[in-house]
Amino acid sequence: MIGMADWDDLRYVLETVRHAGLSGAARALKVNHATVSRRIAAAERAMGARLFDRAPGGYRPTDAGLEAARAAERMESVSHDLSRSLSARDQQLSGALTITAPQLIVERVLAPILRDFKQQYPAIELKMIAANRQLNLAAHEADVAFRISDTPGDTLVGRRVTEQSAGVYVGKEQAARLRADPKLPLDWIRFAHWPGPPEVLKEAWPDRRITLTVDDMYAALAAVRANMGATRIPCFLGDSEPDMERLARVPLLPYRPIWVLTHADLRNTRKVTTFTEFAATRINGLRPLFEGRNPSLALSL
Amino acid sequence: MIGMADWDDLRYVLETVRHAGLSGAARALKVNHATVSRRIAAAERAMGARLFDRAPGGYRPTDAGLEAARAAERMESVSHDLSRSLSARDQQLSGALTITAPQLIVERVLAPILRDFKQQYPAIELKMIAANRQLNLAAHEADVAFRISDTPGDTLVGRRVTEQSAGVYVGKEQAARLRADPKLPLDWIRFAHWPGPPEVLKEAWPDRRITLTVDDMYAALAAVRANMGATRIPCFLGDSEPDMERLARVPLLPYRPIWVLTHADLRNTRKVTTFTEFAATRINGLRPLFEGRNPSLALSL
DNA sequence: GCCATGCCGATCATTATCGCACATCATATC
DNA sequence: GATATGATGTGCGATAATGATCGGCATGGC
Repeated sequence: MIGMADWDDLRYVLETVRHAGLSGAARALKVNHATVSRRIAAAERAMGARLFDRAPGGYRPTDAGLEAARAAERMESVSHDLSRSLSARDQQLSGALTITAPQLIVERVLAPILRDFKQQYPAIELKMIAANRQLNLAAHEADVAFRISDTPGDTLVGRRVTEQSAGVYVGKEQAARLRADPKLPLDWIRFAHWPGPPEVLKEAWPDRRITLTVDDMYAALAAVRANMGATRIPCFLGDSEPDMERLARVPLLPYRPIWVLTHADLRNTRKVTTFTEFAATRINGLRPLFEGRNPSLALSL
Repeated sequence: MIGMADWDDLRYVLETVRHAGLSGAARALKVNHATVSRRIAAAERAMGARLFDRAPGGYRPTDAGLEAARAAERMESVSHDLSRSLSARDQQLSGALTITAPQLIVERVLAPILRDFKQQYPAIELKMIAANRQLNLAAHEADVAFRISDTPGDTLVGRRVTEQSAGVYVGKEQAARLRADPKLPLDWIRFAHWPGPPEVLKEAWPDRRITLTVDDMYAALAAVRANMGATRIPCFLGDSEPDMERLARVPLLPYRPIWVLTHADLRNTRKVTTFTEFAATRINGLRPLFEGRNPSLALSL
């Protein structure tokens, strides 16, 4: 046989191409960079071809390296297919079930739901990945994902578990100051990579100034809580914060709905459907909260 | 990530499925059977599924195991594609070149040709696999194959390097006995899995008896040399044996031609075309020998 | 111009993996 | 029923792979 000795070496080649270097690949593979270097050397020996140009500041793949990486990608996709397919085969209500959701959804909404699910199905080992990064369900990084989105992608299947509304919220103290002196300008907390304040705000609060730019909802919440200003926040969050309230004279704003999604391969597995049904039912019970129609529900969270 | 930790484990699963047991897989992979056992255990742990039923006398794959093996087959095919593709990229007249041919072709025909090729292209590291088994060129077990066949398979490309004829040969001593007493019956050496003596033999030698059945050309040659009888042998072999001669009053018989073949991916690589041209030219010079038209050529081998 | 940062190569101690040898079990054969 | 054969499981020592660390060399910011 002429060729690969160890298929796993191709993973090292692939990650090194993807990260254009040993260090990045090493981090992705959770190994020491020396190991990546050795495995690549082994692959080059086995295939009898240079796969990378050792350039200063990184590895640049040769044509042969790119070809090897393409093959590795195909193998990776086979491996992912297998992984999902084996999961789909497992129709027991036991074993691992990996969920991912945006951090705030986990903290404010999912935590009690997961607790109750675990109580009802103790044999299922829940793993929760709270991340703002969108995990790759095709790569089987998770079985189920919660997403806040209008268009949750065409490769996944799932359903809207609820519509959402947002409001403009402001710290209690700040709200009191604004009530005392309606002439005060409105301090606005801007989201980076986001259009400015909503149009409807201009009518009630024509005079505004930006006090802070944030790129993260946690930072925005903290800033509002610290009375630095007002900003647009989904109702389920704003209404569950005791230190803030809706800004006067501002209507509810539309917000992206919440989806629960899974890969098509897993849509009919018992574990996944059991979980998604359970979570969807519970979240459905909170619809008024998400749609901003019943702030008091927030207390029950 | 849920799934495979080490792609190479899938090779172990695949070979274990193919050989229906640890021992066979271990031989195929050239490792200890304990290693196969451990890698399979690791794969089962990683995938969270039993892949084999440990049955007495072997491993029987579960459904999940079969599915893993199917995935492994796809990965294997990707690996083979890559291997050939990287070889095809190499247009140097150096590095490895693996040839396979039936043992007798190697011994009687190819040996001097390879010697001269090596002398002319010393940078090419020739590897010769003399095997009666037909190696899998798609799996890149070799770059070039010599085959004796009417139909060398549709997936490979190549050319007939020569037609062949066969003769009926008999040991010199036996031949003398037959000449002395034309009434003697003809001892015939039969090939297993092969039709009996050729029809044309009946005219000249109506009285025959089978003395031995063999399944291998080497065994047949030895038997003829030991004067156990006559049999059908390709001319290039029979005419190069000093201890045997063609049986009187028997015409030449048709025989399957010799092909030199390669995988389509490799057909345009310099190393492969250089070699096949070289070998084809040399073998073409021996055409009279292969076609039984000039027995004296055999001496020059 | 200097320092900080990140990347790669090399060396060495540590760890994990593998092969070997032996035990066990099942099957086939006489 | 006894023996031989071939297969899998297990413990231990040798070996090969890995991780940690340091040094050299670039690049980019102050």
